[in-house]
Parts: sequence; structure tokens; C-alpha cells
Amino acid sequence: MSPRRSYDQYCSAARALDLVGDRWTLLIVRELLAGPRRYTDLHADLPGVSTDVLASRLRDMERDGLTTRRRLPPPGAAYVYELTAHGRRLLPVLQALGEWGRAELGERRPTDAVRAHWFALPLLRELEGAGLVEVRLDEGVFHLYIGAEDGPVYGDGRAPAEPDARFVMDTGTCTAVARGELSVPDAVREGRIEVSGDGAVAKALREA
Amino acid sequence: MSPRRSYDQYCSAARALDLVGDRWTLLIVRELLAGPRRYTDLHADLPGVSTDVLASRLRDMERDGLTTRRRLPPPGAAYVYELTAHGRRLLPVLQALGEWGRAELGERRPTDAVRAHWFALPLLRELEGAGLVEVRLDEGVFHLYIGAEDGPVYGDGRAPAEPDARFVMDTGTCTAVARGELSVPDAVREGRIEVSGDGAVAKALREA
DNA sequence: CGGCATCCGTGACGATACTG
DNA sequence: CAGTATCGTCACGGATGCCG
Repeated sequence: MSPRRSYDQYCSAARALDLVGDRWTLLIVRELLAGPRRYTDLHADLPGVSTDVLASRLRDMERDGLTTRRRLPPPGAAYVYELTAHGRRLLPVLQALGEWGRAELGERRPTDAVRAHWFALPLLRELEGAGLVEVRLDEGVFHLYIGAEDGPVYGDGRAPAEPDARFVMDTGTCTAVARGELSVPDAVREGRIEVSGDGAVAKALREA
Repeated sequence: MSPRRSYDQYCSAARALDLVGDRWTLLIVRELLAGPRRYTDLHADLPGVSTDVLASRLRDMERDGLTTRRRLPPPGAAYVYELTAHGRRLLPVLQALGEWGRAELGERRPTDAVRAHWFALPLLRELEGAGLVEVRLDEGVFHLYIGAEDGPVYGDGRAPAEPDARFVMDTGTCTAVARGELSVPDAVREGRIEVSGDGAVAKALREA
């Protein structure tokens, strides 16, 4: 029970930082935008966070209405953490941060961790209204729910249904897109993204 | 000289948080969006920040290219801190945080500090392309440079030139607008904002 | 007086070990 | 698997002092 350390300022940005300004909190939100995750999954995809800090953040976030904790039905009964609708509305904050941070991204440092679904945020911006998209990278597979009103914004692994488009690209292409140096249509034109699928976006991208 | 504590993740949002995720940093940016400020002014408008933390953040921000330090010409020679163009590009981050934080703003608590120019952020969103606007509240006067390509985004005190519009409103009206419960045109219609000035926006708002 | 640097007490953080 | 317990370290907040 952390007696929250507030900025005590009557300013909505300061209030937001009272809730999500602590170290790791926004990165936990980024992870949970991929849908329900177990404690161990979160811990694995947030290298460097200590177990007690992760547990403490998840408690604070639940208390503040950002997340809920739910027990999965057996078999494999376990707790999963999930964003509430209010927590999901932090997506624009992460997008704004991500867009600003593109300038700092640079080359991958030897100490940098990478997860495939971290590339979901920069791709979301580029694919308005594309529906369900599956993306295959060297690092792994993830999928995007673009234009979804509620539920997860993206997810790890294969798409849970037939996607409107499938992308295959290599790491270099994906980082160029993430850094804003290359647009998705340009990458397709240059043959650096292989597009398949029957959705409108897949067809439009192949024709361009 | 703080050897930065990085998340070490190849993700642009995490990189952004490496630079602006420390406590107080984004609130210092919010202050500097009002233009060049002296150390003492910053300390006065950020109640609760300790002197060494403020000095340390300003050093880090200068090292990271967010701010520059400049000596004012005499008389009154003093150092002022100022955002670089890169630092000013954090405005969308603060706007996204502010929009999300509206839900948490609620009533003003007795412990909450208030500054007039903290209301600039929510107003910016509502007044696209309005030019130079002066706003008079019970708490003080500030002005907005809406649509400006560079330089400060808002400022304390009177507008430095003849503004395109002048607003006068009371605290209740301004908090209602800040919380998103009342739009500026509606507030004008209800007589809760007194609009003067010769700019296009001033005329449009008076006629509506 | 503005712009810090220093010192100190408290709390947050990170790593590891341990438990139901 | 999902945390709790423990501990050393560092960051933070408050006060005070120094120096141009």
C-alpha cells in the first residue's frame, strides 16, 4: 500500500503523472495493450524490473482502475492482468511518446532487449482502419487489431482468426519503419514487406 | 552527472522514457513551454521540487538536447532555461497526458497548487489556428501562441503584442473547460467567457 | 538575491533468496 | 507459477550554507 506521492498540482497532466509517472508503469501498460498477460510473462518481457516493483505497480494500477486481475479457468488456472477501458485509453500517450522517441532510437545497442510486439506501436499509426493484421518478423510474430473499439490493441503470436493482411519483413525493414525513415507503402513498393491476405488494405498495398 | 538509468529496450517509447521519464522532467517541460524561465521562477512554479533535483534535471535536460541555458543581457543578467526545438516537440506528449488526466482532475483539493498558465494546455486543443490569444483568469493572465511554428507555445502575463482575441472567464468556467465538460464555443454562448479582439476567431466566437 | 552545492533522513529501486 | 522477504544502494525532499 503505497501512500501515493502526488505532485499536488491542479493540472490534468500532473494528475496523469500521479498515476502513470512512476518508473515502469507506462511500460507495463505497453505490455498489457497486447491483451491479458500473466505475471511471469510481464516479468519476462520487462527485463530489469524487480519482482517486488512489478507486484507493487500491478497493485497500484489495479487500485487506480487501470487494470483488473482475473483468474483463468482451469486447466492452466492462473491470474492474468488486463487493462480496463480507462487503461487502454493510455494508447495515445504511448503513441506520442513513441513518436517523439523515434529520434532517440538510433541503432540497437548490445544491451538493448527486443520483443516483436514492441514494433506494434509504430505500425499502428501507419495502418489506419486496416482491421486484423498479422506481422512476422525475425524476432517473432504478433498481430494488430486496428480500429478496434475495445479489447486488446495488439497481441503476441499468430492472429486469432483469419487476418485481413499478413506482413513478412526483416529486422532492418521493421526498424526503418519504427524510426520513421520508411513508410509501409514505400517498403511494400521496394519489396521489403511481403504482403498477403484478402483484406482491403492488403489489396491496396499490393496494387500501389 | 547522473549516469542515466536506461530501460535498455529497443523501443522508441522506452527510449523516450529514458529521457523524460524521471520525476519532474515532464513538468519542467510544461513550464518551459511557456518560454524562457529563470531557475527561481521554475522553482516557484513547481512546488515540492527540491533545489538539487531541479538543478540536476536541468543539467540532464541540457545534456540531452532538450533545453539550452542562456545568459540574459544586463540589466537583470541571469541565466534562463529554454526548450530546444526538440524539447518543444514534447507538446503532444503533454497534451495526450493532459487529455487522459482530465478524468482524474476532479475538484481542486486543498493541497493543490494552481498556476494560471497550467490552463493553457487544455485550451490549446480547443482553439486551432486562433493566433495570439490573451486569457485573463482569477488566478492571473497568460497568453497562447496557437499555430506558432517555433518559439514558446504559451506564456505568462499579458500578450507581448495586440492579441487576436482576449478571453476573460472565472475559475469555474476555466476548470469546466479544462475538464472537458464545457467547450469554448458553448462557454461563449452561455456568456461565461467574455470575448474581445479583432481576430477571426474572436469574431467567429462572438457571432456563434 | 538568484543559483546552486552539501548534508541528512526517508523512501523507492534492483538483485537475490525464499515460500505457498 | 506468483509472488513475499530481505537488504544494499540510490533517488528524492527538506533544510541550510555558500558565493557571485
